Amino acid sequence: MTENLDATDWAILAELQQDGRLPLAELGRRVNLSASAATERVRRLETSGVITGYRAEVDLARTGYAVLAVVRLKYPGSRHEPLHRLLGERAEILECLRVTGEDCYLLKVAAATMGHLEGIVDELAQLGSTTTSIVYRPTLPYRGPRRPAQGPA
Amino acid sequence: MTENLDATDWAILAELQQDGRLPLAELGRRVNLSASAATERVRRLETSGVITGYRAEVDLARTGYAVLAVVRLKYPGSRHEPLHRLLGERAEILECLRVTGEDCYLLKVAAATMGHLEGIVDELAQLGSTTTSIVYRPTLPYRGPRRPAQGPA
DNA sequence: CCTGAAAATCGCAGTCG
DNA sequence: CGACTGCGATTTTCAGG
Repeated sequence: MTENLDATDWAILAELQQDGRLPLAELGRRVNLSASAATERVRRLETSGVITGYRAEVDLARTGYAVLAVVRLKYPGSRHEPLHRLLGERAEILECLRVTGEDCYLLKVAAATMGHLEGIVDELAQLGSTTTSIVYRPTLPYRGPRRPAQGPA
Repeated sequence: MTENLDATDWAILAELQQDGRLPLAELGRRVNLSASAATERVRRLETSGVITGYRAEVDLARTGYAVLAVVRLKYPGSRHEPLHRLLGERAEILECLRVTGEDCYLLKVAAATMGHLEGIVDELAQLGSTTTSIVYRPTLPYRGPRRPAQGPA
């Protein structure tokens, strides 16, 4: 499950996490590789599943989603099926993590207004008990995994 | 703060969120625009702050981070400064949301092992009381904002 | 927003260490 | 086996309509 990544692989991951559209030739320059070698490396990272895709990052507020909330969902027994149905229907649910502990799921929800959020939380509340927190702001810009200090050379 | 996005803009955002490396010429084909018009649209979305960047998505497990956890942090008064210091030092903290409610912050933490996670939680516990949940798995693949049903034509 | 050109890049050969 | 070179196709970019 865990690939062996050398320092160059980590450098490539760092560059592509910072700018996913970086041309492969420029990427090669930055990590001291020829364009074809860089291409080969990137392709290996993609096919081995280390890089799972490339995404444009979109500002929620500027696209009309002024409210971001975290909803914790707890319910007895297994109401998984109706939850999955909701995930398919409500595009406002951006993230859904199944977690250990008192709660079953942790959801990240984007809404246009507080009223909009209220409607979504109402739907979730039909499945179990919810605890909703509004996000003031994301404190960190963005971060993916980086090379561990004790990693291989 | 909120930009006016038409159907074409939303189509572009959908494509680029699904594949951030999509060539602009191909993007134009998919949304029925010439390459130059598509480029112009994308550039407008970038400069207006709707698109904040492009990121390669990296698989945590395959890069040696087998454990993903959510840590809720609560503390009295304002211990913001030491937390920000920790955010700068510990790259394992991938996300940090300041939220309303009983907890102050919600953190997403990636660790190599349970022991590794324990060390990070210990550091966080010096700031206040923590509640840690291990993530079984992300239930949703990925999602960014999409065009609302009641959006403009 | 489209057309059409030059410049850069991408992708795939074949080749070397 | 991993990395470098060369060539054709595609893309990018910028002019003008």
